[in-house]
Amino acid sequence: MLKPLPKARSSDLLRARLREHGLKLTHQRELIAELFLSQDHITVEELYHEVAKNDPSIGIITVYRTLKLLCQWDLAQERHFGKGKTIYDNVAWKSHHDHLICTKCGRIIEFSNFQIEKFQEQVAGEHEFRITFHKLELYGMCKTCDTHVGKRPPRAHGHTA
Amino acid sequence: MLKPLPKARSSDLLRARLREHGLKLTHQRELIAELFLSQDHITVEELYHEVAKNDPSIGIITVYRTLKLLCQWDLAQERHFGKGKTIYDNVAWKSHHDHLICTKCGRIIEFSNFQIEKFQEQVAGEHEFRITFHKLELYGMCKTCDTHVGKRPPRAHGHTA
DNA sequence: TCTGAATTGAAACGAACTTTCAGTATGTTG
DNA sequence: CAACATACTGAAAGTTCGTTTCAATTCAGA
Repeated sequence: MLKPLPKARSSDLLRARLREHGLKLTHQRELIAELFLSQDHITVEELYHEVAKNDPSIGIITVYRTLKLLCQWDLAQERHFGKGKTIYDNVAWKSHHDHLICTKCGRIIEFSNFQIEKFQEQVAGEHEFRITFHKLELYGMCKTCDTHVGKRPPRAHGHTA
Repeated sequence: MLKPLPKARSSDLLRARLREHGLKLTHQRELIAELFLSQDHITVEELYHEVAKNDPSIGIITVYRTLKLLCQWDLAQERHFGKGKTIYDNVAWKSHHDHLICTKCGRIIEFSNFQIEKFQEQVAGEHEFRITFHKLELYGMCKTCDTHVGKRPPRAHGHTA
């Protein structure tokens, strides 16, 4: 489920940030951060379950707190699709991007488009507004779900990846 | 605070929808809908306070329920800017639009831009995705707040209007 | 006016966090 | 390496925003 991505580097990143802020490196933080930084996006609940596989003694409270720290350091970003749970985006090695969200299977595709951002700036200019960040979410159906409409629902295909 | 907009028409709209669905016209629904339909966007809390000015006996629960009905009938739309309270958009006489949100004073400006929507379709096509709806939110500072950065904060200027 | 179904308000409930607090782990200093 | 000041942790209680339950009330058609 979780990709074996930059392992050494993710713990380096964590250590560096902790040191910068005079915070302590605990094994809880180490585990939570490593698991978080080796995937794309995840909810607190999901991450908590992953963490529990390795160390069931860690509470979900600590997962909340650690994710909040990662957000402060721009290693994570909160997302609120619809009104449900918060999704935390791993942005440690990624630049800004927007999302396509399949309303049927929950699949999330990341993209970025220069033209769109250009016109956003234009709109902002027309309203004498200075943009600091933006969110663009395109909801609809991915190809797999779309071709299965009315038929038997497709088998799960990458809900979280 | 609340604009004296289409009054007769808003109650007609309500009556029509209630009748269509075999629901009853209560004075609570009438008041809540009229107040809601005479402004642009509002939170449950705010609308509840407006309602209370006219009839303090109406509970916030009924405001929740009535807004939910209006949403079902496409007279209102839920918005979730950031993680805070839900904002209900009056869309009774409006077509789709997106938002500029001032992170300082909370002011919300509506806009729509054909070019952006065109490129959204292009992106979707590239990912074999069929868009059913989208959300675009541009966060930043409105002119008033921007020119007051570092100085005394500006007086309130249209937070909700 | 009668009557049954829809509606209402209060209160309990629920989900998703957040805060509080006493015990514990960490890293630094000597 | 031991001591110590602090940061950190988990559990439980508390918030916030919203939903469900339920007895009492209101509405609208006959």
